[in-house]
Amino acid sequence: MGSPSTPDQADADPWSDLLADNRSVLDRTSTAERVADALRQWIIDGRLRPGTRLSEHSAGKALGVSRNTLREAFRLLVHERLLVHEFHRGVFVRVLDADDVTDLYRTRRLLETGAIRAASDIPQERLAAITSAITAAEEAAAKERWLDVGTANMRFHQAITALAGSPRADEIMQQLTAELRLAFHATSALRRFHEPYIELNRRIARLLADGDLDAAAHALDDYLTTAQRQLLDAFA
Amino acid sequence: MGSPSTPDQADADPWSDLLADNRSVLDRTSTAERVADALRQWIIDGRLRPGTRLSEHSAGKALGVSRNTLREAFRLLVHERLLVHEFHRGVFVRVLDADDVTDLYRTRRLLETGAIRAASDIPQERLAAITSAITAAEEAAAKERWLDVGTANMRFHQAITALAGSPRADEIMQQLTAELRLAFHATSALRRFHEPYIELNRRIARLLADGDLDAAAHALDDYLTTAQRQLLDAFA
DNA sequence: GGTAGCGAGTTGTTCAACAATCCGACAAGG
DNA sequence: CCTTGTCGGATTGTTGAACAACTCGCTACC
Repeated sequence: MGSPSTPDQADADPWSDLLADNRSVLDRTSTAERVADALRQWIIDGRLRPGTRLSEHSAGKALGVSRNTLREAFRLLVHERLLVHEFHRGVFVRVLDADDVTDLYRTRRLLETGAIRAASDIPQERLAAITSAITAAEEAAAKERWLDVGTANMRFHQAITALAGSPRADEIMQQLTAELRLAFHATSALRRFHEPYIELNRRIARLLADGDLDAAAHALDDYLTTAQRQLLDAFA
Repeated sequence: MGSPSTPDQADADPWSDLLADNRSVLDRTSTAERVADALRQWIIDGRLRPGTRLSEHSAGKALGVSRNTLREAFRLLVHERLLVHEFHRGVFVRVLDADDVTDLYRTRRLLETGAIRAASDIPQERLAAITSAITAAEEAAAKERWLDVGTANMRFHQAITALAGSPRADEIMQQLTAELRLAFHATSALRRFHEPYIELNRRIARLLADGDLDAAAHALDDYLTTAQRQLLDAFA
């Protein structure tokens, strides 16, 4: 049980790694989870607009699952704040208000700048993940695919958060970015919302590569402040 | 829609406050949520030990709810990481390992020290919430009620997090503390685990009251480091 | 004009059934 | 003795139907 030192078998079994990989394949997700995945994707893609009501009957028929299973999926997304559930009235795609946007940026600032400050030395791979997200954003911008620019931009911020090396922080950040998508769709008019930030991201990455964490944290803080203001302006 | 200035009605309606209170009573929560609340309480109380299997049939019979409703409650708690769900095998009370404890403290450090640094000026009420938690811990310690000391200690850290003024950060912190309870129960032997920290909390509160945020953040950081190490030692 | 009540439609919850899967037991074979 | 194949009971996954509880728009009435 303690240290894995069985006598006749080498410690580094070649197939014990396979086991870990196959587990994710074998571990079939439940129907409710797959339904939740589909709905989540539709929401962050903007196919399901904020405020849309999801009736159990029609949604269940459309997805080919029973009401009970669908309700389980709804619960998951309500917990992620992508749907709101009003008792005896149904579930709706969440509509963010100004307070929500403010709080989302507040929490992001906490996580992202904290992650930068907590990263004493930055491994090469994590820096690579950051710059990779930036170049993806640049390429998408060159093709004027603004939705993809937004996606790449999110990936940049998730890579920043990953500097903390915390699975829980990563998951929290993932939920926050999903929630933010709701706000982006609310301000559908400005497709070029993300563009000006690519250069700022590049600069932050350079500061990180130079090891100037404090400057990077400050730059990110400024970034978030202006982005928040811009998003709030679009709400009025 | 904008500012609430309806002409013929005074802004501060006396019954508008009643509305907010009654809402929590009228807005009956769903059965699944109440079941989840009960299970959550049992878990953080330690009545349901980590590793315990919760069979749908017996648990449903014990709580007097149907299997479907119970499954909805399970989903919620799985999402909160208090239960783990293994496909076709059932749900179990989560068993934390050393990595989990490390990550929990990492995330807490991010949130709590970040909240302190983000708090430019501390409102009186928030400082009061912090000191109130400390005195509660002291009183519980005087009565040697160590479980209550732990609860009050959690409330102290939640009050620290509340300095950020972010509902989302508060909710995240609440989940993290609930998850940490699982670790405390794993180290059931040391009931006096919480006691030495009361004085440290008091010192942090003093630093906050003096407005020395940086020193408070550093003290809290040290606190978390030693607490983490002590908990990890108890795991071996 | 306001209001009380009706009724259709939706959600909340339970129940029963069946398919898919896990787990322990037991037997056969090396 | 250990491994492997097989079987059957028990549990979970998912569905569909049923009924209670509730919301909301409509209508009739004062």
